[in-house]
Amino acid sequence: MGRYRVGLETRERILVATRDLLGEVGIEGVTLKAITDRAGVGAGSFYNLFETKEQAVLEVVREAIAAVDPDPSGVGRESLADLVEAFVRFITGEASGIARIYLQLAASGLTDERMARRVLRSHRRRVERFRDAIAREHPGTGAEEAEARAEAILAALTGFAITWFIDPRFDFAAHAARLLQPR
Amino acid sequence: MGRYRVGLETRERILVATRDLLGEVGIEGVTLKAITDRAGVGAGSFYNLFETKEQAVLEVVREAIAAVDPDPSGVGRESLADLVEAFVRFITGEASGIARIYLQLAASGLTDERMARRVLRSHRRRVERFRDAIAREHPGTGAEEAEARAEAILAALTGFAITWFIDPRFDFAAHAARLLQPR
DNA sequence: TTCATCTTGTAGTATCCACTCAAGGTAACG
DNA sequence: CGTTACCTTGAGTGGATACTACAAGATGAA
Repeated sequence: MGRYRVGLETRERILVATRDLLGEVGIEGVTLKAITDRAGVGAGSFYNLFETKEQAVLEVVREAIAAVDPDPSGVGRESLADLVEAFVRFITGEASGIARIYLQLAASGLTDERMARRVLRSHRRRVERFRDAIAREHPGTGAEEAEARAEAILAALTGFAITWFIDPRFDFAAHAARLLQPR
Repeated sequence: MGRYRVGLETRERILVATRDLLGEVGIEGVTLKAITDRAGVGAGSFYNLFETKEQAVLEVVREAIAAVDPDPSGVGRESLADLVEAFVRFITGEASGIARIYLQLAASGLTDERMARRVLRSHRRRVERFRDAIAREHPGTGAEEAEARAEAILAALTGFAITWFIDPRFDFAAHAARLLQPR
């Protein structure tokens, strides 16, 4: 089915509206009316461009999962501190709406098998990057030990992120920085 | 409002039905009709005994958490290991279906103000218990230091729980145990 | 300009949901 | 037994939801 230019533009507006709403009201809270109101289109337009509401939501969610991966340009050289800092920036920076979507999904949304696999894959990739950074900085560390530390740091960062979203007074950066110091 | 014995029995049947359903179909699948059908009561009975559906769900979750509490009476002798173990039991034990619901509810605090306040309050209480246990075991630790460690351990446990739900092969108990050892 | 094709808004439809209400039934107690 | 409270039923209410039908308008290739 060929698309006119106006159609593709409308599609983009709908996706932007969906992304914003997902961050604000959560996956459960997103209704068709909310999307179409915010995008400034009628329901007919929406269904001309998407099969179902779920299709639009999944398209945004896929983006969110991909966005969690830190900038790939540093692979192989980045330090653990770089990775932690990138995570903090991702959560507290401009993309925090996307981050919120990802956390919701990871913590609760995974009834969908394919999405669960996608999230797991991205988690694995992240653990590997953290693990490699640890191994580079502490060459004596065993591979298993490095991976376990990577899992622990990522888990703590995830937990901190949730706390920060729920309690804006929580000093996310400071707690994250502590993860880098020995006890 | 006094309750008759039959009323309290019906209340118990409703809670059992709710607990089973939460484990089987998740929070989305739990409808009032599903609960009342399974409990074998009419909607009117339900609302004679509970204010809202949410109340019944929250009561089930609260019960599940209380069931693993290492120090239900609040004596204050629980160790950090006890607390960590209780968390692990809650997540991986029989009530793991309910634990999933608990995580979902916590995640809904990311977008729902009312739920955020609720989650924050219980988070605070838990941090205090972890902090006090740490302070008892390491009397030299400063209050701030102990609280920061408590936050970190809880955040890591939460993160591990999420990982475990996404990846059943993840060894939650082993990773949790590592949190108790110095690096 | 023509016209097939796409786009748009609106006014639905069907379905589901939490929750209410009123009236009759039952428990507790003196 | 009589009285007061609580319990139970289930049809019904109001509101929200995703999605559709359709007529009218816009687009763009020839």
